[in-house]
Amino acid sequence: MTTRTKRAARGDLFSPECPTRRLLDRIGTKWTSMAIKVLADAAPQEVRFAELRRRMPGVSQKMLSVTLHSLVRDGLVTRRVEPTVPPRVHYRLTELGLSLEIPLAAVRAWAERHMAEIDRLNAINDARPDGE
Amino acid sequence: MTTRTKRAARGDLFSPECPTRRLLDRIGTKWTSMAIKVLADAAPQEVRFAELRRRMPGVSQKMLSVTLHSLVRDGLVTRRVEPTVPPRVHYRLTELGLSLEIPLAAVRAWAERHMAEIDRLNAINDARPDGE
DNA sequence: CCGAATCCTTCACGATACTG
DNA sequence: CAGTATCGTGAAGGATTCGG
Repeated sequence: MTTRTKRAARGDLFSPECPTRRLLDRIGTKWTSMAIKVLADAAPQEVRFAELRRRMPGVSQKMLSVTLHSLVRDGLVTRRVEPTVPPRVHYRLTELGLSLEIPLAAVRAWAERHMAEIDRLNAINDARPDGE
Repeated sequence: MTTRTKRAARGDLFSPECPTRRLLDRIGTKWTSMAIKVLADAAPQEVRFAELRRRMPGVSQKMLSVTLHSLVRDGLVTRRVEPTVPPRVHYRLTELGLSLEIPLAAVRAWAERHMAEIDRLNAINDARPDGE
């Protein structure tokens, strides 16, 4: 085990492999947090691919597929295929995925309370580029 | 006001302008959350540019500068210049920035508890590409 | 119905060099 | 010391097409 790996394993925020950075890389991708929210809202029910797509306006078929498979790989989502023709594919959050909903909900709550303020401050700073 | 703006103002997760998405775009950039953590740990003390750089191993001068100015623009960080030669520039979290530390800490805690598990699940899924 | 493959554009980020 | 300017690279993600 390398020094870097040890540091990461200890949860060292300053390692290039720090777990927080790696988590943010995941939930920072465009559709991941929305997919988790939709699946969390439906839980413990499964949701079909097409239904997910309907509940995530703007997502392309490709990106939804990529996003979901990435979540499956991470063990946050399960994927169940009904062997019919055409196939039906069902997705559901795992326990791990559901647990991620909690910090994600905190981030969402902060965003809904404060992003308008950030927009306002941005507008002010744009209008007054330097210290007035 | 457009329909889309109304939806965003209501905190509609499914608007392209949804506040959560926009917040994640910010904290998802590589150095932002680390800068906030370092500043939060130091608060209410100010931290100089060079000191921040020392506490964020791996960050380039350019990216630290870009990151900090972006945070200032958002009103999450204040910037104070001592008019000396050479100049000293001090950064500190605002109240808004400090409030963001709370959900961020929740994300960090989740990451430190669960990312190792995600790595383990990834390894398993890599070894067994399809349903075994 | 679901998803893989390909092409293309955009942008975050790093390296480097330069300035007051 | 702090910041800016420029250039190059890689990766995200959108559009489209094909497949089982």
